[in-house]
Amino acid sequence: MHHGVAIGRVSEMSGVKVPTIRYYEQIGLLPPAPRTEGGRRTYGSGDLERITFIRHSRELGFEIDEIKTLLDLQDTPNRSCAEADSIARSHLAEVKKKISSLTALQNELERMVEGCAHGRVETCRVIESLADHGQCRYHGEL
Amino acid sequence: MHHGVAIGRVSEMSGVKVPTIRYYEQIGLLPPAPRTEGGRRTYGSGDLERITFIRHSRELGFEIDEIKTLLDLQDTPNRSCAEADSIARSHLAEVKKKISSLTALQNELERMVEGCAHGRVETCRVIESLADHGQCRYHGEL
DNA sequence: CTTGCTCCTCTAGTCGCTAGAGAAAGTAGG
DNA sequence: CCTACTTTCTCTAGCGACTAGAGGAGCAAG
Repeated sequence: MHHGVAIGRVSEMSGVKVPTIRYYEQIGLLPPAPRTEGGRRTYGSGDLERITFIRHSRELGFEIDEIKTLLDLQDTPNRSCAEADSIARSHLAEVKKKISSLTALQNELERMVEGCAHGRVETCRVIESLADHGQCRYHGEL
Repeated sequence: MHHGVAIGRVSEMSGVKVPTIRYYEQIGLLPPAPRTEGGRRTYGSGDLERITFIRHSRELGFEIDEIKTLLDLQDTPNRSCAEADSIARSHLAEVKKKISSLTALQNELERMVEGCAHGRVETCRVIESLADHGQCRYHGEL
């Protein structure tokens, strides 16, 4: 009978690297995979789904702890999804903050490189901007 | 005579925490500060400028290695600022990429929370979106 | 049977700090 | 001068989310 696929195959299919999958198992994000006689991990389609879920969540910038909660929710579907909603919402708020912060940063950097006359460092706008916080329009975080 | 101010004072003035300043010295981003008889670090106005430069650069998202290069440039002003310009430019490119990636992410998250009917997890749009990468419009990195 | 690939465990390193322990130095008040 | 308090010192270890490497074993094809 065929029990499942090897870790390398799951890695290919999910796009998550082999050591990362093992790491996820180690920190309890994945259940311990059943092993072959020789001691190798085997995975089924449920595992692939779970790993894909994790990957997608990571790509979207969720932290491991948040993903743990999300996975717990997924495992017990007969519950209100208010928690998942609130996690996503607060994450969205963070993303919005990050975007506005980065946009301000972008403007500042553009000002810097536009002002550079490509001469000596002495008169370089880039260096100057970095040295003098006062003239900077960017005062965000991140 | 007065040699300079203490680390706590510099920390206040620069907005960089005390252990972080010591850390910067440790990794060679700051020169070893001269010490008092009792062995405490003392700083002058040049140091304050340098630390402020570092802080500003970090706020703008430059990495320590980039800041090292930038500081080296600043120390030898009689040189072309092409390098500083190129660092800033490539950093700007990264920031732009990040912004567009995060904007796509924002849209995806908005789709997720808007679709949530606040019912059971079974039918939760948020969980569903995360489980199924196929229906996701977001395929960026970060 | 041998070659070459995948897989195993384990430890240590990455980045940019941050936290804590325990001791010594400096400062203000009595 | 003594005490109490604050600041600073060094040192080690921890964070998150991996990544890299050593050294060894399993396994499939020729």
